[in-house]
Amino acid sequence: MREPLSRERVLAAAVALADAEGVPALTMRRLAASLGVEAMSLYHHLPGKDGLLDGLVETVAAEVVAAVSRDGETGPDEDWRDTLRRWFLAAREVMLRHPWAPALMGRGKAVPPVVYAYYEMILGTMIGAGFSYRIAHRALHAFGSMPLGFVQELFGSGDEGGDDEAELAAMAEALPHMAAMVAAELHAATDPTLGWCDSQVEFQFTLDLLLDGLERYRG
Amino acid sequence: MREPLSRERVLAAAVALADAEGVPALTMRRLAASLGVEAMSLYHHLPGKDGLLDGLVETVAAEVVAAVSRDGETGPDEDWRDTLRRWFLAAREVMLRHPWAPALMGRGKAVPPVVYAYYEMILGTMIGAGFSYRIAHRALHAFGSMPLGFVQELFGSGDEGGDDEAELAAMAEALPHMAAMVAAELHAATDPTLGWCDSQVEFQFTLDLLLDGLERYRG
DNA sequence: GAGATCAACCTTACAACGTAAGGCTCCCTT
DNA sequence: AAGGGAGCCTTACGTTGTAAGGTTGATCTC
Repeated sequence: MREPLSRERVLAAAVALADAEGVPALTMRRLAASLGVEAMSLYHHLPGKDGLLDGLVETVAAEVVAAVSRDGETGPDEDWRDTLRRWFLAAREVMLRHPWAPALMGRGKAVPPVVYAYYEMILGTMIGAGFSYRIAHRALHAFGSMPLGFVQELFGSGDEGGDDEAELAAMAEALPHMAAMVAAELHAATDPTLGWCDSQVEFQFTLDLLLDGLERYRG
Repeated sequence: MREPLSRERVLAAAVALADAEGVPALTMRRLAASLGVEAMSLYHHLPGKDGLLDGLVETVAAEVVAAVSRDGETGPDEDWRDTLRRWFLAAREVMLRHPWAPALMGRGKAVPPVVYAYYEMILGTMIGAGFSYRIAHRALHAFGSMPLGFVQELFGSGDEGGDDEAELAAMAEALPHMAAMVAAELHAATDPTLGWCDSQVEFQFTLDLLLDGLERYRG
């Protein structure tokens, strides 16, 4: 006498499972079990595993767009950079809750329709600020994944403990600049928010670098 | 009486197989068959499937670093931007030959040692040009995957033919700026070199945006 | 109200995957 | 000559996604 499944319920459970135990744990059987159901029952609501992952991407993208929309439209006299920065930072807060999402979004599938609407907002802001379509287009590419709140972290934190002294000594010899940089910063271990060393300040630095760089192409 | 396997031979065959048929076709059995051998024999030279993928990443990274090194060191009076641009563009040529590599590099594993040496080169160039370690560090993050020759393309080309007219008409209504941009550019279909719309000019535009933006922090 | 229909869910089964365990066959060493 | 190990193979197991078809209960039709 339980209430029936639905695409939405399945996707919500999948997001919860991925948040809790990671994407590798997201198998059809495990997901079904978390819904008190057998694996094959999911196929009445989703086209298969790949469609499930597509649905996850769509769900997270929708969450991002919802957060951005909630964050507010472009103010009439607001600098276009402030608008985009607000949006991208709002998006980032969502992505920090779903660290597995970036990997799923880079699978080379189609753009979810919500994202189109989001790009339209960005484009509208830039065109409204006086950019040409050509530059706005290039800006979209230059932003890459920042509109969705993350930057691609290529490599994870590999070591995570070991012979720190011997290792750093060897590193200082072969890679003097790297060693000096690590010594000068040493923040890599303090706030690894979204993967390797991707802290809020680095995100904002890159963001402002792009926004301020684009400003020169305006008008 | 065939010559024995080796880690290098296996990895070379794996790269060839991935180039030819894509990463999903890269199974242990298929890879072994392409070497005239049984699947389990590979385990004498590699620790397992995951180690194989790590080896692939390492191989491609090494190829990138070799291409960059071949491209030339920093000239004595050369602008730091020109040096990095040369390197990143040389890296890009390598990555265009292995379109599957970016996805493998984003799996959150450790940085291959060759990449450390490469980062050291970049860092040396920037420090030599007068940057602080702090800014150079942020620059490395801002570059993201550009040192390795690619930008993260989140979504692939989804449509690929269909009802172009009806689709564009509907798009023009709901997404006027997007439609206008597509109409103004219409190059998305002409040169999809590395995924969705990532042409050489967009890569260079983003690159110069970052390099010129960083220039202001120098000295 | 009886019979048909259909969606939702389950059961069974299969091919393909990664890989653990152990066997065979040489060649090299002592 | 005897031992041993490197290199490759055989077999087998658990897990995965999913095709095929069965069961059940609610809804609709006559």
